[in-house]
Amino acid sequence: MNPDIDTRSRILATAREMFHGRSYADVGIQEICDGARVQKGSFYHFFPSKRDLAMAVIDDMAGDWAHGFVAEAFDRNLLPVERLDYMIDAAYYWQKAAKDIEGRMPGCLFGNLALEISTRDDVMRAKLNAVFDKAKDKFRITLDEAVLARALPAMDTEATATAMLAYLEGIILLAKSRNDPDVILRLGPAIKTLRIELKH
Amino acid sequence: MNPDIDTRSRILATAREMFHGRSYADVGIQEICDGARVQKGSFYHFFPSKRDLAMAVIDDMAGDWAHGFVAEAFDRNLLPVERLDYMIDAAYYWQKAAKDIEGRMPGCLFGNLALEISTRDDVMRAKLNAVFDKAKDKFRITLDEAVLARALPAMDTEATATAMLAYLEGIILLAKSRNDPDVILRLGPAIKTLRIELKH
DNA sequence: ATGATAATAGACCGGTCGGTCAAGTCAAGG
DNA sequence: CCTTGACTTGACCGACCGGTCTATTATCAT
Repeated sequence: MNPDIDTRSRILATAREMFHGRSYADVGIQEICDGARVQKGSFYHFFPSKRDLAMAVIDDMAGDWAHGFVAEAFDRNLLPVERLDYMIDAAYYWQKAAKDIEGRMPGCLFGNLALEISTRDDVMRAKLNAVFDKAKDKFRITLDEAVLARALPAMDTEATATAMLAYLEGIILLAKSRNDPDVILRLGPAIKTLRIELKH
Repeated sequence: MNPDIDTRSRILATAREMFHGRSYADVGIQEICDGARVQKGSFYHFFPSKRDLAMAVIDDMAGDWAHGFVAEAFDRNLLPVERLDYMIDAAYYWQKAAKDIEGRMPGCLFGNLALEISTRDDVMRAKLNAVFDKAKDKFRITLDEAVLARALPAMDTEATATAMLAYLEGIILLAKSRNDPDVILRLGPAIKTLRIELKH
């Protein structure tokens, strides 16, 4: 195993977990180094700054996310409605598992970072927007398909997809605040009731 | 004018603005003191710790909020649907005004703080939950009234009200990430399409 | 006027922050 | 064997963190 990649990915994984469970500002580089069993010098060999590390963490998580349960949820073999249900379920089980282990619901890393730093760092904000955009597109494609198959009436699929993403982030926010993953289960299914009409 | 209250409220107002526009961790006490033209000794005369200040800020904002546009939006003389529209409009204009002045959308202070600290401070988390609960109750009362007047079909008003609050927080989150208040205007009206049926 | 108390001033504390740097280890290529 | 360059080590930096402390000033009831 290449020790370069190993060290780098160890830093990345540790930082990701810590940023997700706490916050960007609350986690120090020394703490990340301790957690990853790495010295400061090695850290700065791989990452020019804490900020660059955070951006790498976003990329890393976005990659895992896109190839993980988002890919599963938006499987084209599933019916559109099933995809939405799958997405909600996946969010629930993920948060539930995290809470069972850590005792706390970490929420959505992207949402957390967006609220913490988007007023101070336009580059990271743009990065997070790209992630949100990708997720929105998954919703939109699903809706387009459903409309085309006459499973749903005509609507503004772009706006409705964005609304669904917002709702998903909103229920995760509220669930995190209550530290109760069940909130996702109870509120989640209503994502299917959201609809924004085409403007005419 | 009583100098006690004046100093205290100056600290409070400065901290509130800074916490809202940036984050809890990113704003230091020295910076707050400078902004409020107060010395550190005075600060610690009025607030035992930064954490206590933050809790006072939450109370302060919650008070202004409840007696301000939330009270206006949920005016019982308005039709239920009008109240929801008013709430969305108010959120939009507030964020728009803030962006026009500061260049950045601060988002919702409660949502921001909830995501930043609810994994680390259960007392503050409870305080934020209380604020969210009050907002949810405003929605629920509105829905109950609408259902009673046969303006809306029977539904789980408690769950739907929570869903509406989540959606509101979600669109503010997304709008903040895009630094674009218009997102609130475009997605907001769909809050009226949310519905969670009574379980039977 | 005096004594008690509230408020202000600002130096100071240990600790931690993100980040730098010189010195060294080590494996691959010539 | 020697050089090169990626990687690691850990001491070190100034700045700033939240918070403490002593001294001083302003306010007020007696």
